[in-house]
Amino acid sequence: MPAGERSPKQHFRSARNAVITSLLRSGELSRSELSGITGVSPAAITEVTQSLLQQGLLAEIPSLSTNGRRGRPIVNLRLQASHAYFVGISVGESAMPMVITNLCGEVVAHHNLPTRKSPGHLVKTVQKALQEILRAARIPRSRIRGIGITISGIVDANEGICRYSADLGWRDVPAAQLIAKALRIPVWVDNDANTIAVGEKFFGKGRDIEHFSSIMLGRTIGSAHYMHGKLYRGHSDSAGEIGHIAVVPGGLQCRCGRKGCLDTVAGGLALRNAAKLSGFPVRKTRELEEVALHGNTEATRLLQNAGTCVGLAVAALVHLNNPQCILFRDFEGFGDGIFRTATRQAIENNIMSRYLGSTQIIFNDAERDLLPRSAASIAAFEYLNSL
Amino acid sequence: MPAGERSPKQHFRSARNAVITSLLRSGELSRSELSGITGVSPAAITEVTQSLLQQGLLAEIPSLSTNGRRGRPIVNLRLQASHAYFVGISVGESAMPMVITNLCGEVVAHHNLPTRKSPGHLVKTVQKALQEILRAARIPRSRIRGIGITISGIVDANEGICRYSADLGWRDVPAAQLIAKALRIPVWVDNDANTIAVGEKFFGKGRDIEHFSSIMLGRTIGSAHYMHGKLYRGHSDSAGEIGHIAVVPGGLQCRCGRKGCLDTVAGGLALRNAAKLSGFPVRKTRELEEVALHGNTEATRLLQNAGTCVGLAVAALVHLNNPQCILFRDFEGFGDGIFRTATRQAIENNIMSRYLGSTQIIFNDAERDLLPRSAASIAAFEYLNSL
DNA sequence: TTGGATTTATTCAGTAACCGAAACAAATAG
DNA sequence: CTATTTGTTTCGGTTACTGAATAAATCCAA
Repeated sequence: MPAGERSPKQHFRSARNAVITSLLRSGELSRSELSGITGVSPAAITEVTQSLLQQGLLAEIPSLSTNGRRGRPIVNLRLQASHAYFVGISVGESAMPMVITNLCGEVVAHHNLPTRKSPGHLVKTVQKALQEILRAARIPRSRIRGIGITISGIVDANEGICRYSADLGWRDVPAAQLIAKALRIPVWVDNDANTIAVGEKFFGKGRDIEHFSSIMLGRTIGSAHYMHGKLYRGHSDSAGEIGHIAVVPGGLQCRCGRKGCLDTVAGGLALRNAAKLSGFPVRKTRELEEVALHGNTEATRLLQNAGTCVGLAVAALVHLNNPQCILFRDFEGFGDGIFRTATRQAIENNIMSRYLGSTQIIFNDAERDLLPRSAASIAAFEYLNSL
Repeated sequence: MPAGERSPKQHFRSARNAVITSLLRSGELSRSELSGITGVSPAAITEVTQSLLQQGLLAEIPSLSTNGRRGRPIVNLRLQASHAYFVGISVGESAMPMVITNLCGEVVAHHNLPTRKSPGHLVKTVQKALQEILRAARIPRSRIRGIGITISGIVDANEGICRYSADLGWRDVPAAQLIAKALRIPVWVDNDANTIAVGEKFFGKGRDIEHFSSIMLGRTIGSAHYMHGKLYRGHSDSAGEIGHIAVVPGGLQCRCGRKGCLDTVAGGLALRNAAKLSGFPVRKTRELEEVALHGNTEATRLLQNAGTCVGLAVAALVHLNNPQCILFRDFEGFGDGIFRTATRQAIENNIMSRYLGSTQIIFNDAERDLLPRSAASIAAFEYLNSL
């Protein structure tokens, strides 16, 4: 900032967009509140909201009680949830959940796709399932404005191609195109870590935060960054690979070809493997926490080591990117246990004191439909951005 | 990207800005070339360039030779270097270099300020030096459009305040305001790592790169990130603190209060300290490379260890942020020696193979006026952005 | 009960910053 | 000298705003 100069008029890239994001954040707002929040002139707000009302994207809520306030009564506005619906699908897990969400990101229908893994099968099963769901939920097909798909693996989101997925055995599958052609609905594809981050931005804790990193604790560990309010993908769409930061010199072999990656000590898959090798096989990582709690010192050690390594990597992330917030999503059921405590401690012990007050660390369990719901929110964002 | 949809028309935030940045990059361009590069219509290019010509910011260069091409001859445009000048000052080193640059970022005058460290003295010496330089270089004072100051320490660039500088003994010094008030010229202040990055963007290797990280190898180690073409400062202005990533568990005490930070094994200050403790004191880090080259194994070990640690930290940075390019600036005179080799090797050994082809690692020595020149470019950017 | 006072929303005229199409300009090849 | 080629400008129209005046709907106080 120059010392002694007028603040340049903040110019939103579009008043329309500002209105929509504000309503998404706050739920209900009057026109004058919108003007205040966005900095857009009342005149423009009137114009924009009128057009959105006509399109059926907004609804007016006349305030019933005047609440003893004087002046012209407020007319609140909100997004018309039923104006648009989105499909979200998560492929690549053992299950293949699919949901329909409304414009506000609420799940209105849930379905489990049969787990046939060929792209051709996927197209057909999605097509069939969608028809059934729409009939059951009485949603007109024309209201489906987009489909979001999340794939665990390497995804070229720009081209809509799954470059490689170990889980699915896919290589260079143009998933978006395949499904878009079959269903004649716009399709977006992204990897799981980015998808989760988009979900945090749309309906999660990231809604009001400009700079945050989202970290997915699953079979492997992934992350994604929101910076300046938008998802940062990196130069070649490969940002956020926190799971492959080297944390143990000469450690275990990783699927990526190198050794000692964070994934090899803190990924759910690796933890269960280690438990098996130590003689107490577990089916879910949650059981590992339970075993540790019952006095198994090796289990405790594994979890502490995992948490410490995650904490170290996150501490590096904090130093490099100084996010306002780290949003963990626990897909493994660690719960509020040894792992989480070790992680939190390792972060706090390894960041400079001046970050301590300004960096929120938030752990959240991944509720059942989080992945497909987040996938749907990719489509929702794109729809809203396209007018 | 949706599968099957029109690509939305790329909209530069301002044609004026697009023209300026294109000319900054390419030096000389015709109007039609500008239209092609920026995607702005010829009509708009005419209007914008006309207004810039009138303001004296641009100059026309009629092509002397027609080069046998048919058609109307090209009239090239370039920035009028003498239209605007900027002051750049680096405070906090042992020396306090100050330069004047023109609009194109070329240094037109150099001066060494006396190293009195109180803010009050700084203001007075800058004032005096500026007067002399302007007279000597015959630059009218009105052409000085801004002053950029780089301070090694913690800087609140937004408020123009130096929060803390160990070198200077400053705490909460409103440097920008002090100087702006005294000289009546807009002043910007930033820390050294950010300043270097801005310089890379203005006149260095970062000109054409959307996402890059700049790493300063000096008495300590700092970094800064350009993302989406703009400097990313983080939530609380503290991004880029790569020097304080923990790399040696339970390592040496760092000035930041914790132990084993990258700075403690790879910062120039730490390296010279370690050399002294090992019984071969050196005055410059360059000598350490020389000593190592002459067979001192301890020196070799120190440098290799330092390089490896830097490489590890940078590898983490690559995984997290996937920049197109890492731009090292060597202020310590390592040169193309053991340190650099170890760094490069550690990076290559610790990033996933898919980054290898898409991540450029570039080492550059820091030429004499790099810091003040970069500081001036902060002011230049701000001036150009303000129209 | 009637005329402010007050607050919210709309209308209207005006402007900056573009774009597309067409016109215009200046050179050269033939 | 004319057609061709390429670069630049002009012109009319659009979009997305802003500021100021105005309308609308309520409360309050004389």
